[in-house]
Amino acid sequence: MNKKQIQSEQTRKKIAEAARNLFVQKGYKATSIEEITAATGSSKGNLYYHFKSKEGLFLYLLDEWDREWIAKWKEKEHLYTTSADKMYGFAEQMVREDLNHPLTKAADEFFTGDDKTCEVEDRIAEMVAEHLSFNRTLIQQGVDRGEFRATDVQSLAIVLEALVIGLSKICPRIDITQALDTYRLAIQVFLHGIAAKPES
Amino acid sequence: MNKKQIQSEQTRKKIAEAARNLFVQKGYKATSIEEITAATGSSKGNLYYHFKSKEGLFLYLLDEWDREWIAKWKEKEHLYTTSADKMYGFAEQMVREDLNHPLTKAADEFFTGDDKTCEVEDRIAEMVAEHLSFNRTLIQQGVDRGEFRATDVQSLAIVLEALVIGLSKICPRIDITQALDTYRLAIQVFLHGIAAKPES
DNA sequence: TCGTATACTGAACGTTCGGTCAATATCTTA
DNA sequence: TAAGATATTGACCGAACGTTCAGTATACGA
Repeated sequence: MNKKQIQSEQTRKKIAEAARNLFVQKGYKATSIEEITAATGSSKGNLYYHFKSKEGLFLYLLDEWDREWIAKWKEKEHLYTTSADKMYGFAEQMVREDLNHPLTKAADEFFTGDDKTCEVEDRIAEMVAEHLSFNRTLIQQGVDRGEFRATDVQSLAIVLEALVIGLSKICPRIDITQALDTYRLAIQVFLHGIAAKPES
Repeated sequence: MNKKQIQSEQTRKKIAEAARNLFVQKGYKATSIEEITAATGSSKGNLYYHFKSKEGLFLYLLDEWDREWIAKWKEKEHLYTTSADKMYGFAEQMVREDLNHPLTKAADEFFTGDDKTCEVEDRIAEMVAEHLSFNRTLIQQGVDRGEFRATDVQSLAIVLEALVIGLSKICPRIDITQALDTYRLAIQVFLHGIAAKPES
């Protein structure tokens, strides 16, 4: 690789990192291109040389994020024996990686934003589908192992996703140890419910 | 009341209603003051005569919304005998009143928006607190009746809130009957869990 | 060494939008 | 009916923001 190409790659990363930090702190809309360039030291035009648009930049970060998340999960997944353990592990990674993760807040804001390109809509749909698929696998494994009873794994995957999304929206207000507790409790409820007697 | 005061009241309502419709359709940010005034037939300045700001207008609508919701709940609450029934009823009202409710999307966007006044922050905190209090009561009743087992009602209230928030974020993509099913399933899971064996 | 592709600059643009204000109309009250 | 309170108008302001582009610098290949 050229000296020039390396340099270029570095600026690209630098921009991405600065953008990531700002999106984390301030959200998507509140972060202006100007601020990002100010944080990198490079110029507006340069950002647009490396990234198609603000949306494109954000989408790039989302991809990066997803890849890292999956990689981290793959690392840990085999450590858990039971499916229930896996669930708690899943919750823990959610808290540790996502709750403080740069992009959670921004992503959420981005998703609910008004001005979405078709490309973005598609990408979002894709990400949701991936999540559901992940959850489905998680639950299905438990069912196969005889740990969980479930007639409709797909619907349960949706419920789990809802739970996780909701938690991520509520928990930023509290500190991490409380968040961990809340997530654990949520998974516990998901597994055992709160009814005094087992279902008839 | 004066003829003038009545007229004034009417314009106020008219503006509120137009704003509500637009916020529903387009979300908070995407709805401009100009559009609202165009929909009412009155002027920009007049809107600012009746409402302090766009935020203020939206806050007013939120209040209205909450009041209506509570009123509707009070109407139905006594129809349910067991606490479990109440839970399902709660879920049903959520779907019927909020899922398609004008302001759900806008409110969500508004909450995650960047430019919040202190006043708004406070109002949001207040609303969250109210919701949690509502949930707490719901769960506590079940505990008192011996239907639910719970050591930490407050935390469970948070988990329930998370579930509801998450569901409301996922379900708009699907039609109402499916949404009802999903909500019911979620409550069922909340009550009974998915583990094969009862908790040790 | 020179031409060229690549990397980078930053001023300027166009647009959007919330909010203001001086002027005006309308109604109330004394 | 005159004075004053109340309601309404809409042109205008200023700031923010994403994006563009004509131009400059730098490193590479020949």
